[in-house]
Amino acid sequence: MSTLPVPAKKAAPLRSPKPARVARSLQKGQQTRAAILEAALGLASHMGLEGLSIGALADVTAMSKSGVFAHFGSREELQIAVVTEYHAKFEEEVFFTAIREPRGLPRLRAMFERWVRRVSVEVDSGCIYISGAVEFDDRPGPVRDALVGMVKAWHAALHKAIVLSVQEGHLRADADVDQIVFELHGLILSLHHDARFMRIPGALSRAGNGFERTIQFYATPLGLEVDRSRPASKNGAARR
Amino acid sequence: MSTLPVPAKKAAPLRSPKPARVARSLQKGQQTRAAILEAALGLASHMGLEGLSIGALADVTAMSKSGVFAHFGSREELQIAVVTEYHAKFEEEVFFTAIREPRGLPRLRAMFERWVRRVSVEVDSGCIYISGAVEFDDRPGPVRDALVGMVKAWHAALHKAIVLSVQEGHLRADADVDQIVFELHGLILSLHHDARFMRIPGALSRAGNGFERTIQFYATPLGLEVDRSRPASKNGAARR
DNA sequence: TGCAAAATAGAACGATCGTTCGTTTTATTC
DNA sequence: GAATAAAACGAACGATCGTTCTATTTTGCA
Repeated sequence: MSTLPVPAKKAAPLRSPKPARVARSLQKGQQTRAAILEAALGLASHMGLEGLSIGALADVTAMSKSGVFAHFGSREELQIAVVTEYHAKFEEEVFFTAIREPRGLPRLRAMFERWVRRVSVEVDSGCIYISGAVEFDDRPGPVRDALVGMVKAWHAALHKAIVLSVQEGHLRADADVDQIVFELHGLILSLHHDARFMRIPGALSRAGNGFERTIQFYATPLGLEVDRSRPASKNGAARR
Repeated sequence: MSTLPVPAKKAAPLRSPKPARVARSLQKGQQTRAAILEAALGLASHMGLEGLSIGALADVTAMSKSGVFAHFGSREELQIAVVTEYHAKFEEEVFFTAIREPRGLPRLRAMFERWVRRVSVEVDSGCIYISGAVEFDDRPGPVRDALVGMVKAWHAALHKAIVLSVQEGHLRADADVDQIVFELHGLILSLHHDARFMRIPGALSRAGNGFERTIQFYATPLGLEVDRSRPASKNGAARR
């Protein structure tokens, strides 16, 4: 519960098939492996998981191709490692900091805001969840499975936060939870599309506006209408 | 006005640089070119514009690589031809049929519904706009320019339909038009993501629900609240 | 300090990619 | 049907890809 219940493929998949002696301190190897992984994460953010090549990775890390290769055993396992690493960073930056907020709407809002921030930290650093979803939507295999599992885990976390918001009385009792997840994810996807592909400057505040408007809709108690006389652009206007 | 004002790169870019004699009837060449293009469209829907290879295209069309190649001059021009062809089909299936509906909300709703249908006609046929946006969001060049131009054209068409809805009194006078475009596009992107990548069955009705809810919000006259006591899932009820 | 194991380098492989070139087949026109 | 242009082929090129293999360097431990 404290961590997203991803299908959990051993956070650190040791490469050696038969460790004759139990390697205890494992220093240099895992150290450069981590450095390679970080470089791979940066490369994959730019060129996608499919655009990530071992040769380019060797250039960036000033190593030989075979040196890089040996740390992962195959390109596919490298891609899985990148996805797993991205998930860990996402968990850390978005989930673990938002979970500290009080349950209900504050926590949900924190999750969305940090999600937005994560998707658009740098103009030129794409979201691997999103690019991976497009690259692997028609390509079965372990990489796709890993991606789906992680997105499902994040969806489940959102689902839970919304349910708690209902229980706290911040959202309507009959609110369609999965529908809200669907719409919030759509706002993020639209943000990613407009900001990164279309280079539209106002996309960031659009996502915030959309969130507030959606919440406002589902927050209204049955038969009791809230004042919506202000234009929707008002409340989220000041942001950037 | 009758057609989406895309940057318009001559619908049929004749390959020959200097046609000594004006080829009048041009039969066989353009015919097989069209056949190749259709096959390329199908391939690109599955594997993306970057996954589209001339070798695979030659296999599908039972031609030689060089035979296929000669019709386009370069891979990049082939990609542009595919994007242009996709745009023409999109225009035909979505825009031209929806524009016949009466201006205002009926037309906007028709545009969205046909958009949804287009994105999820076949389970295994992705949208080239969406996959292209991810593949080329960090890769400048004529292919990216073509994609951006076409999406902009579609956004402009949506913008206009929404403005007309405001003028017809179907939407609030102070509705943020670009915000609505942003949110509707988000619903489509979420649909594509959930249906094609996550394989979630209920995604199609989710998009419809989201549209009705969004319209309902922006349709409300200032200070005059509509009855929202029914759950939002009512109108698109036949989910699944 | 010496030795075994881990880590890295380097070269080469087969495959595939887009592209070029010269030839041959097919289509069009007189 | 012959002349001419368009279309398609087939082979090859250079580049890059992931991967394998062996040799060399570096590291960790007794």
